Amino acid sequence: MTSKQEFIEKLRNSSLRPTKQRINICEVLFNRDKTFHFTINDLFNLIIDKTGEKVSLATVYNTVHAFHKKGYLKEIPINSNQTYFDTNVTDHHHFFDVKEEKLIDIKNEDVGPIEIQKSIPGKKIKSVEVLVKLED
Amino acid sequence: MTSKQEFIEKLRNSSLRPTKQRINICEVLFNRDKTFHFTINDLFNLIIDKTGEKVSLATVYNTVHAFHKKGYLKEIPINSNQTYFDTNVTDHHHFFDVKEEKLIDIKNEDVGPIEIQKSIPGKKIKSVEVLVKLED
DNA sequence: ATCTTCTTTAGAATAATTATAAACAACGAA
DNA sequence: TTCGTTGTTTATAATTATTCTAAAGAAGAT
Ligand SMILES: [Mn+2]
Ligand SMILES: [Mn+2]
Ligand SMILES: [Zn+2]
Ligand SMILES: [Zn+2]
Repeated sequence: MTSKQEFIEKLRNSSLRPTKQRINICEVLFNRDKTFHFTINDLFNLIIDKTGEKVSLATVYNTVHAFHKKGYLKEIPINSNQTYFDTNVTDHHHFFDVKEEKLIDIKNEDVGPIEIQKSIPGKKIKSVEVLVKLED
Repeated sequence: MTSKQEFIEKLRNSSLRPTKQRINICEVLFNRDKTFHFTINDLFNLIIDKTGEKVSLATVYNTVHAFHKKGYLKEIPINSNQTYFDTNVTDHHHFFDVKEEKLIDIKNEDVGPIEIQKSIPGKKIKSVEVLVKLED
């Protein structure tokens, strides 16, 4: 059980005032055991389901982007009509079940070090992510 | 120099009749030495530039999707407001220069075998792709 | 309590993609 | 070739995720 104080801290660190709406967003995002992969729309519906309170879609978008910018959320690179985010901000990789449209974590140690034997002058590596598409 | 007959063959294989518009699309897509990474909008503008003839956006979308379905084009998984495609349909990976919004190929042998030490029951691996984000 | 600054929200705007349906072109049989 | 059929192009509308706007409301400081 994550405490409300932690949510307030996360919000403050993201330069956001701790409002009722934003705390509700945090409840759904961070009060969990396992990693959470979601689209904005998933999140929006879950907030209503879990907290019983309404939040505007704009607030969800704004808050998610602030958390993403601060590093409390990760954006997962897949082609979909909606953007996927992840509460697991550690270095890791993903399965994407194409049929179910669902993401599954792959721990870094389950892939092993990835050595990129090529470099681009003047550029440095920001991230290395593996996406494994799954089919039946 | 790729021949027009090859374009016609590609179109037929994709269950498309070889029309003037589609041949023009093929000219821009396949008449090249190096791999070509593009968005639909890139392609649309290049067709007008290179062939001097107009094509409707809908035709570009439809033709690209048919080629993609047939396997003549690859879709590159990155989060962008536009979808990126690739004429290199071999197994390979990418740098993505975030600032320039440009994709660069990484040959398979420049990454080495990627061993996924995890599996999902009832699912098999369809593809494994590495995306390396670059910054200055 | 009051003032200032930030926030929420409904609704409008934007932009990529997809759908529609009428005019048009490719094809194959006669 | 001509004709009939089937597939195609295109302008335009529809859809949909995301962002913007501006007015009303809440938080924080003094
Ligand atoms: Mn973002
Ligand atoms: Mn596609
Ligand atoms: Zn994850
Ligand atoms: Zn490529």
